[in-house]
Amino acid sequence: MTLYDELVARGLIAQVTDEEEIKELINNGKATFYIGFDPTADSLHVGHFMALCLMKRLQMAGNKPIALIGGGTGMIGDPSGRTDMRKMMTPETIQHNCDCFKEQMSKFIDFSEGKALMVNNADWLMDLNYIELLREVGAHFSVNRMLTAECYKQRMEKGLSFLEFNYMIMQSYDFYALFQKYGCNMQFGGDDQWSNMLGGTELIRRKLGKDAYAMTITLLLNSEGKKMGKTQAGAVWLDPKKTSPFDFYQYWRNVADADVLKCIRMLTFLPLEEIDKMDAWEGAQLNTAKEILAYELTKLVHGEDEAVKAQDAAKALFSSGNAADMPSVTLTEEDFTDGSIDILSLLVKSGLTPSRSEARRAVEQGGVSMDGEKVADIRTTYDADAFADGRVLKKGKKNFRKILK
RNA sequence: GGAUGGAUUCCCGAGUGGCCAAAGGGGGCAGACUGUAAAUCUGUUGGCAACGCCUUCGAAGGUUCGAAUCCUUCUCCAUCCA
Repeated sequence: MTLYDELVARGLIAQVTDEEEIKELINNGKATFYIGFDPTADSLHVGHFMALCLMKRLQMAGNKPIALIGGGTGMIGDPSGRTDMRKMMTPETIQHNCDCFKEQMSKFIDFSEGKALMVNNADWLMDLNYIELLREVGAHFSVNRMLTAECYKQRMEKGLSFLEFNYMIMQSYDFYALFQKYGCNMQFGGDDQWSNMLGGTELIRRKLGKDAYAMTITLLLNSEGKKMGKTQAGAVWLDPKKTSPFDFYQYWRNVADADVLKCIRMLTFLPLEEIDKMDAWEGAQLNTAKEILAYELTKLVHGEDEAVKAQDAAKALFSSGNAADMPSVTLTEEDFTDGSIDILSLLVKSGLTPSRSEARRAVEQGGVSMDGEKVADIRTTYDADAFADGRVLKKGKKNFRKILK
């Protein structure tokens, strides 16, 4: 099976500019392609993960990836897919975020011996001269055309600043710059980037009379049509300090039935034949599929050791309610008054609830247990030495914390 | 630059002098049911040393026994006119 066919079978491809040409390029390792990452946070998250996977897949087939960090475009903010303007970031924050991205990506993509490149568009965008840019690039864009782009259409109602309106031009310029500098002939991106990407291929055609290609990746949506990788607490990060491997594992372990197979297909590197077999699974059997999904992804992001630990911890917790490797909290002397601590403080200290009020509610509603025994009274207290061997505090069905002293 | 309308708790959105920690919905959390799923039902949803106290209705002042509500100034947003 060719690479392109595999991408199609996995449901990764959303739109392409020239299917035949792109097949020819990527199947034979002749593509130098780039994917842009906006440095909006100090860690990559699940939303970027698909792009990373795709880069890896293409790299394995001999194509050359360029990871473009949007140090320059980050100063503007992409209006695609958002209904309000993005908060402006300081140049320092952007720089910090770029550095973090770099570090995380290098764990994923092989940057050795020129097999891949990492560039920052601040390098060329920051030096642009306004008048020159208008003459060189601005002349090639039709405002009428731009306004018909889907990403702007949505913003016509809420308001779109000139600043954000220029995002497409900047992104197009990136492609143009990379094409000239590195012979980058293809751009990948999320499906919401389609119009911005077309801007680039068009600019290259008009300025240089050459062809470049664009392909978008299907956005990973759940069965409710929302972007995956978001939780109440925010994004699911790839940085273990921001989202622990255990939480990362749990996120995938808990995806909806309707989404498991899609996720396995799109995100893991399991052979398609194997995945096709899982297609027949139903009902409770899907739990196995969820375990596979969670394990595979944790392994990809955090390594095999962490994946095994997370899986063992999860299995143990949900069967016996105790496990060797589980999120833990160590109490210090200051946490105790007169040698004991009450259940509400314990819940707050462990991070299971944000406030004592919420802790109180959880207990009153019968949602808290210690070592498997329901805590009935909010005035329950525990002696310091009771935690010598560690005890398991549980809030709700899925929140465990081992309390140590 | 002018006119008008607006800013309420995580989000949407009621409230236009005391009965307001503020209706309703969404979301979240907890319980029941289950498969660590979905759907459904129930409870809950500012904080605290908790029949009370403190902070919160864009910001700062003021009127009043009492202000999310009235007045003044300011900031921001939307629509229309230029």
